[in-house]
Amino acid sequence: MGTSLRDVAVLAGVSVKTVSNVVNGYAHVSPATRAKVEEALARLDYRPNLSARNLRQGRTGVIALALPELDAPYFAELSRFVIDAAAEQRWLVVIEQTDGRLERERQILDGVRDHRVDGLIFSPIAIGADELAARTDDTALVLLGERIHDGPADHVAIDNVRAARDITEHLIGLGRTRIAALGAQDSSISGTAPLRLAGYRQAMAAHGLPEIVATVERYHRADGFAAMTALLTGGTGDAGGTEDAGGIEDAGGIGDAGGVGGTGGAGERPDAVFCFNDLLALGAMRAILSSGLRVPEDIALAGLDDIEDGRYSTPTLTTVAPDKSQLAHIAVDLLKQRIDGRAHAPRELRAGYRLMVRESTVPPPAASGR
Amino acid sequence: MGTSLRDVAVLAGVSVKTVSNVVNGYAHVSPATRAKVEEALARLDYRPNLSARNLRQGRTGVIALALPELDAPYFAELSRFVIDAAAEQRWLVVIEQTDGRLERERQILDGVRDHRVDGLIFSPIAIGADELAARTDDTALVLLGERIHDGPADHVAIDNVRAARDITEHLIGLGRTRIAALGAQDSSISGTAPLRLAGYRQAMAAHGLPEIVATVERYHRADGFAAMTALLTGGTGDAGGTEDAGGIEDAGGIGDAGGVGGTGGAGERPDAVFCFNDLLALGAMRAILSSGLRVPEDIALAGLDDIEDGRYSTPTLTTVAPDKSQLAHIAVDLLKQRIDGRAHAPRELRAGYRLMVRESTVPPPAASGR
DNA sequence: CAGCCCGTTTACAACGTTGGAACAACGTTG
DNA sequence: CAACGTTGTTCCAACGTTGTAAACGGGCTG
Repeated sequence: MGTSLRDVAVLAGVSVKTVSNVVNGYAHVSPATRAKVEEALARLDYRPNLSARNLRQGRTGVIALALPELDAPYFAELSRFVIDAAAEQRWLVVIEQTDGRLERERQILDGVRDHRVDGLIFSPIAIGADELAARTDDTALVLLGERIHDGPADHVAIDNVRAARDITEHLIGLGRTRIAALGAQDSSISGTAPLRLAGYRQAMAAHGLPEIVATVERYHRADGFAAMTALLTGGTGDAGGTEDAGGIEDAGGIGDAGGVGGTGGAGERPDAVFCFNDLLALGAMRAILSSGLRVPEDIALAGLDDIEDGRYSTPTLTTVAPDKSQLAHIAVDLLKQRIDGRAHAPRELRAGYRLMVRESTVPPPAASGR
Repeated sequence: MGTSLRDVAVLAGVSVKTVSNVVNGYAHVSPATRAKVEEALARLDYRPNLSARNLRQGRTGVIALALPELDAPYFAELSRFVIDAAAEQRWLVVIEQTDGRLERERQILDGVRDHRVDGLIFSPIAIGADELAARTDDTALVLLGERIHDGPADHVAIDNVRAARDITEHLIGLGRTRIAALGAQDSSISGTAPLRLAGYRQAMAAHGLPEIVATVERYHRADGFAAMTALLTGGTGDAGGTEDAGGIEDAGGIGDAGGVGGTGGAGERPDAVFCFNDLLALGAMRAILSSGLRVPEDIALAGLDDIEDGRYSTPTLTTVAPDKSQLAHIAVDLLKQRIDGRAHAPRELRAGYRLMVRESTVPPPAASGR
């Protein structure tokens, strides 16, 4: 092992505790001893053993961030902000991926107790509110991006219902009338899907427009591609493709995702689509373009998440941009309060968002050619 | 704190060590005692305190993965594989971001020594081979994705020179003659940029074609957009845009990146571009398309990394697909060997790659309409 | 039945750190 | 100059775990 306080103490000719005091900036150390100790510290290039410190103090300085998958751009971008926000507290972040699987989510929630981490920021998909409530563990927990009503834990998210309503209103404001929602889910218990769907419904109802709802199994490009293809061909067939290996070439023909249900007059092609996230929208965009239709002229397209891809696609993607930095900071702050033992009733906090109108709903003045 | 071995021992009426033996599956424990202890363990829902175990054993079971930025899709995808590969060793992974800044890289390399992690998988950009060699620390280290010749540490990467040559050959094979390389860097010391440039040069030289090289500062979409715009307008102007907030709207007009140098006849528009990564390619694609030109008819475009975005862009992006899973597994294996103290001379290992030909170089049979 | 072996269990120490009590040195006060 | 407070330093214990060595006890051998 490396050099310990003991080694430094021997070299400096003082006690171990005095060295500890110097290291921790304890006030009452005479300048002379401090100098001696500091020289010894430097000479031996001492580094505290954090395992030992943690054992002693019962803290590890590490938090876990559990999310469905790191290679979904939204989560990658969010992780970046969480890591940065945690760094401000001098915390390290370990990342755990659940793939949205219930079993994994249980395991994460449970595994927190091995004392390796001080707290958990958790973006659940499959697990239900009841199960979360039944948690016996008292490790600090903050939920991110989900809304479990009256949940047992702190929670941060944007106002998904309102955001969905806003963007649907935007599409309506363009004069579109056959506006589809793409991204409803049958299975998801605690997902944001129902919230976004609710927002879409509110807007459609307010204007007396018929609902067209396409469901997907997951939130990948492949699912958006499949569901959009189904919308275009008017059937529930030709869907599937949760597998993304190989990309588009593999999509179509397999699987069972992508049901489409219209309230009235299903069969006519939609003239606008609100996708519940940007990945779905990019998959859908590809499906529209490769069917020979134009975006936005034939079909206006909007997403939600504001991932970077959507700022460079052709056309660029209109979307809702959650304030990811704010989300991360709020989550870390809440967690810090829990860890520090400042117990409150579970809180629901909202982060802001902005509507980003881009070419997929409103073409630039000079239609093409920069 | 939670329940400890001690608590369990008291309940089961045995010594602490016996409980420890049961927990660790030590062979010589009588069935009767084992049963008693196991019941007590279950009743108290015991979880080992890993801080203590680590202190005792000098291992933390945590490794660090340091990379430039998590929100670059290539690194996000790679991280996913590293986390999964580490999980097979029952390791957790903390992620550190360097933003490619030298100071951060130094800090990471140095900070490893606080005993919080057993090893480090490091994807450096700025730091030089000399500095790496001068490292006094002996914590396990594996370099990922860089090639520091005769470096002081284990190293995994694909054969960048050959991959770049292959893809350039592919472009040449299409009959293109004015093929640009986009992604050279002035500053990067240890980056892959020089290797990819070398591969490009080998291929061009072999066919007697003139080189056209565009430099960038970083590897983001904005840089690709700016550099491509410069290539199209034939000047070195209108570049910049390392900042990616706000997307394309902000790119152009600011900054100083994007020099273009041709060996002969610069000024004519290239008919193919090999971008040193997919993000650059996607930025470049957007620049080409919004200038009114077509991909691949007017300009064929290829990238490197095989990020998922390129499988759904319009047109889809021809690229080199490194075997990310293999990269991750090799890195983790090498690290494991180091951590286990099996010392070898530093090793250079290669992961495989595949050329993925897509629409951006070869349009599908039925040019449009699925 | 002494001696021995072997399987099982325990006591002890140690990993490196820090909180708290104890203690020493020193200057101040009455 | 005794009592006292302040400042600086040390000693001890403890965090929870596991390696080592030793103790225990039962069955077998000689």
